Amino acid sequence: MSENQTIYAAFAEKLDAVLSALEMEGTLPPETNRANVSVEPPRDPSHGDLATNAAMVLAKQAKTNPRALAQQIVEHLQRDPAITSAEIAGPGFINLRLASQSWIEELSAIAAKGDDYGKSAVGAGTTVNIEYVSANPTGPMHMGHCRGAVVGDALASLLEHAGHEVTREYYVNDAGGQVDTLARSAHLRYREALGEDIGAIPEGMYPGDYLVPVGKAAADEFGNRFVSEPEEEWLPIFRAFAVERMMDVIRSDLALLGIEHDVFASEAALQAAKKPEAAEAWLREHDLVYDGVLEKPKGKTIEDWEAVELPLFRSTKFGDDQDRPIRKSDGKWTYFGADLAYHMQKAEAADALIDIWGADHAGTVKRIKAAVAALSEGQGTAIPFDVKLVQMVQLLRGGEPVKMSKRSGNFVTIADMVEEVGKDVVRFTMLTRKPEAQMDFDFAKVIEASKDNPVFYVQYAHARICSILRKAGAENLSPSEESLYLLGEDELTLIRQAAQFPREVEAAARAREPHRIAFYLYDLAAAFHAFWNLGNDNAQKRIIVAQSPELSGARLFLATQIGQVIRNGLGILGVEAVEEL
RNA sequence: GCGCCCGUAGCUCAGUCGGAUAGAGCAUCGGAUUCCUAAUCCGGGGGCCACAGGUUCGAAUCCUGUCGGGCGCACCA
Repeated sequence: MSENQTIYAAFAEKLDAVLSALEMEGTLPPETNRANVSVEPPRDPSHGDLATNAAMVLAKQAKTNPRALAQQIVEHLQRDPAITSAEIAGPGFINLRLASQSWIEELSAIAAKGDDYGKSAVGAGTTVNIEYVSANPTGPMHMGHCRGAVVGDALASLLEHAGHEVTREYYVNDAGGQVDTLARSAHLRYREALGEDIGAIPEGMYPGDYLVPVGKAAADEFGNRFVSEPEEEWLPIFRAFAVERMMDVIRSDLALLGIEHDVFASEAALQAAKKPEAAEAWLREHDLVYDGVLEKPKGKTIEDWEAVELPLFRSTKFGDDQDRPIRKSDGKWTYFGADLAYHMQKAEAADALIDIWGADHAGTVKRIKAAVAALSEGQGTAIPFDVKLVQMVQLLRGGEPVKMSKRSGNFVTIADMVEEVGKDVVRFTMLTRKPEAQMDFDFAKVIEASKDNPVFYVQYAHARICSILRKAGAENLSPSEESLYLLGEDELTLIRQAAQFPREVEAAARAREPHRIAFYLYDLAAAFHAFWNLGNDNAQKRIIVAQSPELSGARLFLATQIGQVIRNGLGILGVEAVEEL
């Protein structure tokens, strides 16, 4: 086995060699198409350690029936001493059993690789930029941002484990009209901090208390310099000041979830650098932007709608319903106009881009994908670009929907959430379902049932392992690689489960689905708990067996490696591997 | 009206590039603790994989249509 190879890949190579041999013999035609051949652990463990569909997939090409071809393959495979049995089953599956030595070696491999076990090189040499969260800098983070934040962060770690170089990026929307509102709201709080009675917060301003400290900070910074100045004097200053403060709040909210971005990209800076102008010029040159009139929107009535000529991007050429404006009628950039330039900026430093968006932005996916495709292909390098939509989380408390409105200042913040249930529970809960399905998050249930939360189940397995190692230490026993041959079928079952970890990481990374790791860890923890409980019925099956330091050493070594795999997996998810519960 | 996502056990959800008898947790019923952490384990009951066609050696999985739920359809962000 080579350095970074999984046990499954190793046997896939052996099978490949057999198929090549059969081509040489003429049983198979030369250059058979093996694209659909797989080597996988069968779902039902009684079928063996590995199964391949090779005979069924290739029978047609070989102009024979699957079971006959399987027989040929089996004869070759049986010559391998690492394969103790090769059987044909059902319509032509080949089930393999591996010598226990193969599994024992895998256990040693876990120990040798340690924290690197599960890492892979499939993504080596590719830089991936993943943009996630990107919440508007107008207030603290609320629960609506949480799922995308956690999924994006776990995906970033997952891709790192697969060998990619990853940039975690946050796009700060500090150029739009909502920042004016923020600045005015902050100015109001500033006057309040200087002793003015501001009364009720007027309609159209952000009423949240989180702006009170911003007002105080502004009072400390500026004194009464901007109290009675005209708005145009202070607005730009308050914009920058308030955004800076809000980003501090957001960064500390993200830190509560264990999230840290590498790059915070400012929309205002992008515009100051004239990036959108450059993109527009290029698009006009290639007839992808033209001046035209928007159609009246369908399915929604707008009272003051009127036809205006605007610069439009030809997104209909790429399957969108409508061409999309890149500038507003006042000449300023639309969100989309700036966003396409922003994606070009990201593409300059990465080989692939991923955006994590909330499902409420699904309608804008086509246009941005179209723009990135047009710009990156046009400029010579097609950049793979994936937008992952994270579906809405319905927040409940005891079955009743929790109303959230940023405008009224009434929303559940991430800080509240983490304080109530803890970072690990929030992260694991968000990661134990696929992101494209909607989910309910019921505070009452999560808190009440926190002891049944799967995250504790996994952490408990890790804590138990730590506990047994502490206990062993007290009895002068320690994990030992010397006598692993003493391990039997119960232990091998556990090793087989652990050995799937690298495969799971690769598959999850390829599919860009971090939730698979969470489910895998649950299964691994279940296998360990089951193994542990064997000792309840039969003292000979405990990890520490008083009469045999050798067997104890081997089992402690096994437990240590299971702990290692759980730790590595939880590391991808950003969940703590606690040593005690 | 159009676009995107979802529909699997009473509930919450997994299900590998299409693979063998569709799996977990919760709930329910029955068991396991003088003994390494019972926040654990073992077992029972519970299924028209929304529905109807199609593709093929084989479909929960792929394609088409229907029904149901969510999100979106502004020069907002």
